[in-house]
Amino acid sequence: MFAHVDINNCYVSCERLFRPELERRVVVVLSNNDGCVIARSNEAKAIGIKMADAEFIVRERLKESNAVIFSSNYALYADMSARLMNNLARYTYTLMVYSIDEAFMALGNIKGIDLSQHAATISNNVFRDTGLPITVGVGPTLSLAKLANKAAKKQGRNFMVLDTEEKINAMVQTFPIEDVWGIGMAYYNKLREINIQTAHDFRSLKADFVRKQMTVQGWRLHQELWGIPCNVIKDVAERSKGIESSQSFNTYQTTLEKVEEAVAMHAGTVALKLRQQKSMALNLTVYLRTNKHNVKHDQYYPSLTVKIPFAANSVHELTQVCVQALRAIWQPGYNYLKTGVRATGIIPEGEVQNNLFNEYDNSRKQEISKLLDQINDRYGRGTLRLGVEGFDKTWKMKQDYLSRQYTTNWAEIIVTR
DNA sequence: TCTGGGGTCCTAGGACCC
DNA sequence: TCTGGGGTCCTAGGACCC
Repeated sequence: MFAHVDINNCYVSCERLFRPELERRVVVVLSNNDGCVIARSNEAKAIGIKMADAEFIVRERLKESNAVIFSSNYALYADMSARLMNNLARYTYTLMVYSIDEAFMALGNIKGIDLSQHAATISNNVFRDTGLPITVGVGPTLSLAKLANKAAKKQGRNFMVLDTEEKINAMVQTFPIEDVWGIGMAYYNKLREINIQTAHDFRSLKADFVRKQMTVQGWRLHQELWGIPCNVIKDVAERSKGIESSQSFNTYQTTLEKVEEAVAMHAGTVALKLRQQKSMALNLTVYLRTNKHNVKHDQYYPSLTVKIPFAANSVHELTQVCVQALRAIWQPGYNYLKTGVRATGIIPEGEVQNNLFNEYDNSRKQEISKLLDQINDRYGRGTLRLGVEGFDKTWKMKQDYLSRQYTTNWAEIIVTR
């Protein structure tokens, strides 16, 4: 059996923990750039605020409800997430961290254990020890554990156990297909056409029909809903396969110079992440985007992937390659909204292959990067950086409602206490 | 006027190999 | 009338997740 655990209204709960007077009020957290709503208190859900609603569309309604609005504060959420995961690790031998606010836990095959009591204990203890409200769903596959979690929330409970065929059968009967893990808009529309409305309807489809229509992933989901495990629970996070840094501009950009600054910053961020996880990259992709929502603008979505001859993770190398790639795809005359840098072909630092004809020596760049990291660790991100990143950063994102860094910044911690 | 920023996995099809 | 049959690797794009 497996448990799926997540934090209820995660980002809102993190903010409320340090502002307890916000209980029972409409609270929302906005995405980067304060663009759209990505977390809602139950009160916000009750007045009809939807996930990913654009801020400017719900602005009036939020105002009328005397809502409290926050910009995303990832330093705070990441720290609270670490506290949750440390706590959960006490209750399992295998903890799979699935996202910032979710984890799967192996519960084993122990006869006689009262799963309901166990789930309730986890939920209550985590709340007592971290202040975070969580929900626990238990089932024989990861998909059913996830489904149990969602079902618990719908019933206003903090845990649910689906440990018998009868309970599973009863639950899938009414469970909406669009709420099933792995069913997004495209599959939902497809399934609706053939009148599939519940998880039970989907289960009743023939397995090879599902395989044909929804690839092997749909087939695995189908199996899991019948209680046959296809997803494996894994302990340690594997090395990521891609590392990306990207961001929308706060206003349209039309000059190469400004976009170069942004690309250089993203290249620096990706290089830092690579070094932090002791990896190097062989491929770098730079892309540009215009605003797809603006039908009056000409659209342009170029991207270029560059294979570099030797794996790299220094800010110099990445920035140089990425800025060159940007110049190659740059076309004047468009209103650019977003740019990003992605590294793929990621290999461990220690396993970098030397080319037979390799006269290339990057030891100096490595030393410079190390020094850069040390200085920035001590004096703060961006204290030392390449000049090409620019100084005024006029394209930087909007964060009008940012809360304090209660748990990660010493000055704030003292104020909070 | 204003609509996020990360990730994952899978498939089809092209390029290339012998 | 005839036009091979395997492979591998890579990439773009689509689908999904939070």
